Amino acid sequence: MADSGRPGGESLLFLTDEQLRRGIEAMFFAYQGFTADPDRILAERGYGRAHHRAVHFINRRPGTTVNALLAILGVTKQSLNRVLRTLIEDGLVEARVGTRDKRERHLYLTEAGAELEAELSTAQRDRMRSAYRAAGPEAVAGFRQVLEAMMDPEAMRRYAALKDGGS
Amino acid sequence: MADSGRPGGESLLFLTDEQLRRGIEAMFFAYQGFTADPDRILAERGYGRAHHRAVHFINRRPGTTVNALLAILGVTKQSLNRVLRTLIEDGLVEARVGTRDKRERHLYLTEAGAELEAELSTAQRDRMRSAYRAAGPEAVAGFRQVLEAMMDPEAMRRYAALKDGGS
DNA sequence: CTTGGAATGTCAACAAGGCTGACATAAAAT
DNA sequence: ATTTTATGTCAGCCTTGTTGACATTCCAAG
Repeated sequence: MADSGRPGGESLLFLTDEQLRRGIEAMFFAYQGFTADPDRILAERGYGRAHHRAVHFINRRPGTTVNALLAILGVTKQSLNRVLRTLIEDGLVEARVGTRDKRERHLYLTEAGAELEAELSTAQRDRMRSAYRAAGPEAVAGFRQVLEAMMDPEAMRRYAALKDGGS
Repeated sequence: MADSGRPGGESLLFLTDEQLRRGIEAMFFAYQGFTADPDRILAERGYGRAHHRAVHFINRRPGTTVNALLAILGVTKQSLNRVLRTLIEDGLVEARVGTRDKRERHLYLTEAGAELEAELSTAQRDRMRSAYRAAGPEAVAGFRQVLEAMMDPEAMRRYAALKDGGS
């Protein structure tokens, strides 16, 4: 409505509502695909996406505390705690009481936890890899640029911190 | 591990596990941003993402049947029905008995429903638009290509059907 | 040293929204 | 007349989000 019939207007992009809507729907359906393989693996073991996220980020930053994990995931500590409890009970995650600060719990994957992580990670990377290969290298760069521009500023910060292992 | 130190190997892309992992994490954080604005609007009214999806696709294909909506959303009828019931009770959606086939319920947004849809849609398009503008036209093309390659074949079909208004 | 607050994490209870299974009804198809 | 299809409903389960209450630990101010 606002952009009707303006070939070279104020911006370089000709963004109709229809185009934007397609982008929105593509995001919706792609995310379904993105989570489909892990969801299957998790369901076999009686886990859900929350377990996946916890295992993923513990693998990414071994020894991280519950609080740090909360900040990354953006959920309440109570919600995360439930997931962590089952993972610890099932022997996939180990929580070590902090030496300097005994209030903190430092989280590590056990061997079994690392196995699950690898299984999930491999499945998801395989799909990401074929999508990348199908789309080509330039598309990959664009993909990442748009995703980063779509993040909330705080999420962007968390994402960047993971990139360069910043503590 | 498998791709180590191979500048121009079998494929055009140099895809390290690390690069793929960043793509995975970008997808995760971007999806949080993607749903953040609608989630806020919905929460004010006591709705959730399920209501958003229903309203979105009813708006997209007015007169669609319950069954068709189920196929698009990929949920069970019980789950969708709960959401539809509240939307109908609240006067956002109207379900008309089919004329040709009286078993079918054709779904339409009421004026109030269209208002909510517009509010959600505008918020989400605004974010998509700024992401597109920030990333540039070539990035947008790549973004869409990768997303489409990431979909499940069935999701891809549903997406394509929405694109070209195929009945 | 004691006391009070802040930080960290746990337990309990509730709600949303997925799921399955069973069943009812109306209408279409055979 | 019988079967299949489309839809709705009830009951119950699970995951995963929420808030509230509470325990533990640390630290700093008195």
